[in-house]
Amino acid sequence: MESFDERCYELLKQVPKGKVTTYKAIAEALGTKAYRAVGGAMNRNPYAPKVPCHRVVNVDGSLGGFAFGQAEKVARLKAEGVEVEQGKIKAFKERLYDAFQ
DNA sequence: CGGTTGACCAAGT
DNA sequence: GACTTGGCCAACC
Repeated sequence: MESFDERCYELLKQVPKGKVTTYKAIAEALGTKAYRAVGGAMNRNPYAPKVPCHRVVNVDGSLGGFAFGQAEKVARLKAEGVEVEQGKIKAFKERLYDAFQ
């Protein structure tokens, strides 16, 4: 039985490059409402390069937090082609991915 | 095992 | 538009 955290990572790995998802989407995909627990899993994320934690944002398209600082999060997103402005994802709805299997 | 904390969310002020 | 409040639930001490 995988822990709650590991299931978050598995879902996150399904998010294609250039797209983003939300803490809520992940929690709901796991059948729970522990939005904050999802963020906690990312914060303690032991799979730093493997799991694309930077592709997870708030439900309104704002960046949310990041263990290495928001600036780093923006840089990584931009490196994947995701444009960010004023702490929010541009064309958020178009880049949003929540079709988890 | 109880209380605190948190990379959240929604609604109210 | 910014700030406060209440609620949710897993991890941590």
